[in-house]
Amino acid sequence: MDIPNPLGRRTVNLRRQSKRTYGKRAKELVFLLDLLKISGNRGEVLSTTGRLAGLAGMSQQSISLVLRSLASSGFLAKQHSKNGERIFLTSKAYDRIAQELAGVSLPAIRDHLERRELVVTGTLFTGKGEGAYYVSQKEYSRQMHQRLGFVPYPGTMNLRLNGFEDVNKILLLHSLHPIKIEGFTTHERTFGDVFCYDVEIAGGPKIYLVRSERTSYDLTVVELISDVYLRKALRVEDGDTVRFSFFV
Amino acid sequence: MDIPNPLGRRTVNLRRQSKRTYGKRAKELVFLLDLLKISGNRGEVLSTTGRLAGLAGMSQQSISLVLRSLASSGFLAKQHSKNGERIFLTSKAYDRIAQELAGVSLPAIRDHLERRELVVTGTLFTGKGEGAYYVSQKEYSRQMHQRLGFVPYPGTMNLRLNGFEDVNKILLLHSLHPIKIEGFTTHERTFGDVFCYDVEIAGGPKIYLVRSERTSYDLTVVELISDVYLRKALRVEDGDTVRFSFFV
DNA sequence: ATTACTAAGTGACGAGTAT
DNA sequence: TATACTCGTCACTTAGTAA
Repeated sequence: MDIPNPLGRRTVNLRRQSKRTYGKRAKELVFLLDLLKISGNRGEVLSTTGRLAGLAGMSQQSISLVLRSLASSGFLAKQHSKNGERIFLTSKAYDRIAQELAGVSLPAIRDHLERRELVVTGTLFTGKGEGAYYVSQKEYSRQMHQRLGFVPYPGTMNLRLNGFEDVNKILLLHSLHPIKIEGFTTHERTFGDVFCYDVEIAGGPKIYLVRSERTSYDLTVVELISDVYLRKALRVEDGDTVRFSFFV
Repeated sequence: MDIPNPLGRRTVNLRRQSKRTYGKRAKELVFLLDLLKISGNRGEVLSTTGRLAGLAGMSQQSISLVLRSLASSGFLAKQHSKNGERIFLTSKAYDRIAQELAGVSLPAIRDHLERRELVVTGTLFTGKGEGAYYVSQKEYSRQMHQRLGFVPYPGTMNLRLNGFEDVNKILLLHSLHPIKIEGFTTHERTFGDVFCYDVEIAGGPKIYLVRSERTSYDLTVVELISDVYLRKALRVEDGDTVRFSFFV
């Protein structure tokens, strides 16, 4: 009791946990957010560590490490399957995200947005021909002619996005002014709504990014349409990098 | 033209920018978010690097570095003043945040929240007596008696939060079920609404966290009230660490 | 008081490789 | 194929100190 701690403090300068905590917290949070986003807010992702590595711009080893670390912290559950891992966000992950995002006001952010061009980069690949099937539907084609100003070439150009930042930009695009093509029903089946977004390729023909309401959601893939055969017009082939842009 | 690149790719495996990009992106984003949050979404913070260091759990030097790096990337503007720096988020920062948050659905997150206890840690300090002034107002006191079940001791216990994570938790608390104490007007001045949040201290008396609608917003400080003199009841003094909790 | 530079320590990252 | 381990490297952090 004599000569107590000179400042009368019980806990002096309570040093935060360990070192490098902030970077760790940040990486954890952003990774969880990225997973949530590419899952389309469903909180369930089926992917390989290699693929995630590509998106994150990290090595496969590091992704493996990150996933295991997040899993052991209880933020996610993994299920090993032969072609990748199935990853589930736990409610602890949602808690974490909710905590971090609690104080940010989305409207306040929107108020400060500047109009500017966002550039997205993707790698061209050949899809399963679904795009062509859809775009060829007379009713879609008719409405597109009316709303977009051209009859679409019967096929879409598929790009696989190269990083989470590109995925983010696409998600931002999704939140913007789409041109809605109404779904319809034939005697065979029902076709859902399709959303078209005004994007552009420097020096290329007029294009739109199309997104089907109910496509088997892979948010890391985008489809572009035009009135011409884009691969030819742009002289690109599978594996080539294609850049397009839009304004926020 | 002969023997072209074997895979027919123009850009093979487009390696992401440089190394360690992800961690950097994450830290940048989270730091911007943290600044936005402690500014109460105003995008303007007046603080010293040392104080931010405390909140972030990093050294003063690192904060200095981070701030300069963010400034040179155009995410924020700094104004040096004799007692700290005034930091402004630029619209580029808002763009960045908007981009990252574009694809996350807040309702989807809330759906997955688990009910659990959040513990907040703060350091006791002596305020300017404003809390006492407010709580002593008859009208506040009367309403508190009615709504909270006790007549508040004429004084508040001020805690300075020790880290961004605690700030986040408080912001989450703010988004919850407050008990609203109506503002009123005397012949002298107008008193704004006050919000009370149900929190608890293990082994201590019933307490509420109070937040004035119009307090000179320092989100890193919280005020607690009870019907007794809390410093005595809890046997704590300036500089001591106090822990309280609430349920999400 | 502040913020910022330098130098040194260490923890994160990825290449190689095992499974 | 897939994920995960080892280990050398280097980028980030901080202590010390200058401004």
